[in-house]
Amino acid sequence: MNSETSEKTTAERLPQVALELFAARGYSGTSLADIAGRLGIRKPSLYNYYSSKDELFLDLFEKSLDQWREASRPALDSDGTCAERLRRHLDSAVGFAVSDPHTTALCRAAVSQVSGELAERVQTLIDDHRREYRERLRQVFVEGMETGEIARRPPKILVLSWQVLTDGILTRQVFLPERRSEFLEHLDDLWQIFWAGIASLPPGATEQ
Amino acid sequence: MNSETSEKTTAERLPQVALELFAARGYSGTSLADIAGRLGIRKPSLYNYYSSKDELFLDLFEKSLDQWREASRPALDSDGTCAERLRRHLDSAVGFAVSDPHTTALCRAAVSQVSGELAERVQTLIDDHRREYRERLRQVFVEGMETGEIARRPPKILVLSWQVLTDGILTRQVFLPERRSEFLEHLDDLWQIFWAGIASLPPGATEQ
DNA sequence: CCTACCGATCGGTAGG
DNA sequence: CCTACCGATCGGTAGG
Repeated sequence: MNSETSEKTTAERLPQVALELFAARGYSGTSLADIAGRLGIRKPSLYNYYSSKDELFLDLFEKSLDQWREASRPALDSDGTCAERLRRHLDSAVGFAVSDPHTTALCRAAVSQVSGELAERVQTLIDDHRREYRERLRQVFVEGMETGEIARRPPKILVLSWQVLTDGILTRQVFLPERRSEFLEHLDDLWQIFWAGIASLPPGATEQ
Repeated sequence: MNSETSEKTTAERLPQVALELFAARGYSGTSLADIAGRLGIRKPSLYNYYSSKDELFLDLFEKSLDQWREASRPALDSDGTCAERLRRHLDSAVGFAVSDPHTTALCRAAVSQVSGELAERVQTLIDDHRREYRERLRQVFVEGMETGEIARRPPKILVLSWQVLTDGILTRQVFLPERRSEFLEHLDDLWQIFWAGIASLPPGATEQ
């Protein structure tokens, strides 16, 4: 047992190294030789850990979705008002994207850069993930409307607007990583604008 | 002269075909043989039109940025209130992304999938484009604050919130093209929420 | 616009 | 975890 040493095994480094490369250069832009090179081993040795490039990528993507869920979901299930829960959820989502940019970038690569059978398997994972997330969001908004915290609107609209907000923030995180501090600094302003829009009555509605 | 026939020349079809492939499969995911195959010619014949894969991609990207600018910019320069101009701008931006999804997707691929010298040249084009766009947006918001149409806030925040809104919408357009109708249908709802948030007073401000 | 071809690299296998 | 190797494909060139 050499668990008392601080050195990581190749098995531990492989997913981390591969994640970084896929995130930075995309699926086709990353070769198995690149990955092996960074690990200090030869390409064929990778097949002791994964049976193909596709399996490696898919495993990383699956883990990425799980990490995303674990990082951002608890805030939605927490106690407090609808606003408090959504605000915490936004914090954890952006915090995760900032602290783990490779994982976020890999998810982007997965939905836009793969094709063939791999694309179908990726799509299945995404569809499940999105369905679950959309449903949970919907519940939170419905609760907010029932307690009178936010104006009554079709839940679909509220969910859509939330997804636009977070997609917009995370997209800029991925594409403009050098502006990371800008977001942490101005996240509360963005939230205030969004929440004021959400809480306000839609044009056709009548005040109670 | 055969301009009376409806058949397009290879020179005309090449950029269109290459754009579609780069948009769908990404930079590394698209080979010159793929492009030539779709055109019904052999790979080396492409070099009669472009000197390299990078030049082809960069030319398409430059054209895409120009088209984007031409499609969305006039609304910002048009007459009317700040709200009217921004609303028209949103319409033209989303309209362009819907009618020309390949162009939008190519811009995404350009910022996330290329490396080396090509990446530097892409970055220069993007930086110029963004600087110009950000400055124009800022002007529009400042005008809106001066006429009292929107609450006073640092212009930086307003520009950022706008970019988050449009990035969020366009990202979903690119990644979920099958939901295109959802956006055209609910665009006005998203606008109403955003505008209510923008027009409302920030928490610390005092009513005049 | 073509054929013929280049060296380099791709994902992956055989066999140890 | 390695060497040696596979057929296929990559971007690109020579020469017409």
